[in-house]
Amino acid sequence: MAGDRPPLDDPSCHHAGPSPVDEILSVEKAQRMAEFFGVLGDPNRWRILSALALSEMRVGELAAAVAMSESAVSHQLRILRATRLVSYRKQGRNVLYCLKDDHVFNLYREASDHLDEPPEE
Amino acid sequence: MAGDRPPLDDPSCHHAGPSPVDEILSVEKAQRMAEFFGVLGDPNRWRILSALALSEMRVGELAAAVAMSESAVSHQLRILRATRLVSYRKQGRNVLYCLKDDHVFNLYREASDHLDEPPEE
DNA sequence: ATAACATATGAACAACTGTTCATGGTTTAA
DNA sequence: TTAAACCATGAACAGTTGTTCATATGTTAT
Repeated sequence: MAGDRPPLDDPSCHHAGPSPVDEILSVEKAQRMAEFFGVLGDPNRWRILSALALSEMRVGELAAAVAMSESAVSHQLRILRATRLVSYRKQGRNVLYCLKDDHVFNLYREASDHLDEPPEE
Repeated sequence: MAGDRPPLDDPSCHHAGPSPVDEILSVEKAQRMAEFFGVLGDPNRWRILSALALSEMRVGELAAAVAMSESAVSHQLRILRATRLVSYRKQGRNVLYCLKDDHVFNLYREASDHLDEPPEE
């Protein structure tokens, strides 16, 4: 595709480690990726996730912690459950939510690193 | 917040490594996170990124590779540039795009791992 | 200069997303 | 058994997003 181009030791074109991608993503795979990252594309969901990173919480506590209506929080939790980003357990009439695993931590760190990088030009 | 709860050695509630978050994300920080991940929340942008993971490409080549109009690709590249996910260099009337760094690789791997995990229940 | 090529951009419209509001289902307490 | 507390869900509406279409800018070739 681009094998017949003038020799380029382009400093802005990083190709350090081996790419995990060996061909263009299929539309299906791209769709799944997009759906997952789209869930992380909402500020209130990040606030909810960060609250759960501190401790498990009931829906009402969460709503108070992030200053949202309980309904709105519940709707978002439904999405976070479907994406398996949070886990929950029922205790009587309460439902305790918590983070499912630490994938979200790694994603947070990676994004933070990227955002903290200098504009460079 | 949740310190006075029955002893819970909840297996579904992971708290392995230290959390990178020590308080609920501010709305500003949450907003920046969401904007970044929102960019990764589109399937066509993932196809473009995966194409650029293979080799640097001109806009026209990209458009052909991912089967989109050149205009649509250009619009998306604008967003990917603003997010510093891609880099570019002009060569005459052509513009060669490539991935800026390998943060996107790590994010891809992390997401893939998460998506490949068993439903668990 | 003129034409053809390569890419970028603005406006507009359809599709999607997240909230609010109203309601329903469970569980505890009186 | 009522009533209250806690949470979930459906509909609807506003705001956002991504594409297409038309047009503009800049570059190479004739």
